[in-house]
Amino acid sequence: MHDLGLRDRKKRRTREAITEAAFALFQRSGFDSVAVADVAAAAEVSKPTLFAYFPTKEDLVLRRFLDDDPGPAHVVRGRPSGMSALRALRQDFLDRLAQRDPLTGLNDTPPATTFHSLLYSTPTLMTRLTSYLLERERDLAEALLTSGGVSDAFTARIVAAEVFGAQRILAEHNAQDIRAGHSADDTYPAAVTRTETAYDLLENGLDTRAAS
Amino acid sequence: MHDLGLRDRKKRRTREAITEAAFALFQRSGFDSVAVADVAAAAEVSKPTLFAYFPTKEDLVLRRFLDDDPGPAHVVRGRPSGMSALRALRQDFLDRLAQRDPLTGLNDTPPATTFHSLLYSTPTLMTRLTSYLLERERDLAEALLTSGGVSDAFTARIVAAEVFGAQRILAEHNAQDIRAGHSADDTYPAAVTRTETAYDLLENGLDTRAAS
DNA sequence: TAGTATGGTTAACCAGGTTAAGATTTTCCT
DNA sequence: AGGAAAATCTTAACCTGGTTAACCATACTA
Repeated sequence: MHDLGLRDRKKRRTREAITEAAFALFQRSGFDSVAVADVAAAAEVSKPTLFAYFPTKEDLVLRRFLDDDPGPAHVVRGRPSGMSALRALRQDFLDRLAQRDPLTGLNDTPPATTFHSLLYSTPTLMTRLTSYLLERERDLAEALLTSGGVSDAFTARIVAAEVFGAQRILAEHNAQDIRAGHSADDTYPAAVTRTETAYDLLENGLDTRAAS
Repeated sequence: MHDLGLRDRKKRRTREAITEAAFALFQRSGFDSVAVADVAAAAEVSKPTLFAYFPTKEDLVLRRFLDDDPGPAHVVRGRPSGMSALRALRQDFLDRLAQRDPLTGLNDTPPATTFHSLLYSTPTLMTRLTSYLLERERDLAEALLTSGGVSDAFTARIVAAEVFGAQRILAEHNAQDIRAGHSADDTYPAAVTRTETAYDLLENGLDTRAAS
């Protein structure tokens, strides 16, 4: 009758203990200054157990926010008929801004802020995040192709790369505003404007000027 | 009178010995199966010396091809007056295709082919390459801003991200064709077409279709 | 030719990550 | 309820990428 057995409940608790210990330590001393052995000790777990839950040190930080993100491929596949893929992605990003999704950068509450400050101050975290995004970019390309958003595989890959490029810059810009001290509510209008600008550029063309 | 002293000549020889040893070993056994200690031994150099020349194991492979690449920022700054930044970048990529620049993926001669097969079969190499590209993307954004290609910093970052996104997909596609057994000369026309397509999408807009 | 900087070597170390063996605990079946 | 089977955890040792310190050798410079 129980949804989760005792075993799975324990696993969930251990996992949470590890991420909590990790975030606490990383926030205090910085990502690089904390050894995974310290995290394991703080979570009262052995080192191999920690690595059974999280494949790398970086995942201690990233998985917490990436795990429950369905990703843009899901958005494209689930878009209402009659809507273009690019429109659906734009709308999805705007929705996530409104919801203060940490992955848009526009979130000023503690777990997300430490996430971002760790992220943008630790190259290896940025790097690992980028790997994840590249995976999802491939998923998006496939979704574009199979759900009829685009004519051929090459165009699908290009479009997917452009969308991820834009979202990356948008998120970075938002997070930067938050880290500069602005509240999420105050930045929201500007964030929306930037999103519209970015997607307008994608839809209508970049149009750079001539040299002086 | 001598351009390089004996000391510098020795340094150049040591550096070359290291990269050559690295490429030979990596090509035979794969990047991950070879320890840097093996490379050092094969190059008849100690491990700390190796790391004095190359900051990481990945750089043993990447620096060889990245070192002499001026990067897109240079292209934008040096473009003829009257030409848009995007046009200059498109033309530069086409020029590099014609020259069979390994960084375009369109090169089927031994040092470049092993470079690509290592790259696309070794996630950590891809990852490190991406870090390099992100640096240059920032440079490009700055060049776009200061050389008047674009109106504001935000747009500059977006455009830079889009350009790098496109070039990454183009290079990957070309390298894939080469690895599939096609010669560079045979693939060249298709590579040109893809380049034009990609830059047309950037200039004129992506225009994805509605859902079915 | 003497002194100094530079680049090299050895040896030891650190941190991330893995592996094998054995102990412990939940589950599940009868 | 009892006990075999399966899953999880621990310990201890190991591997590899990368760094540090102390010391040696060689090229440059006065």
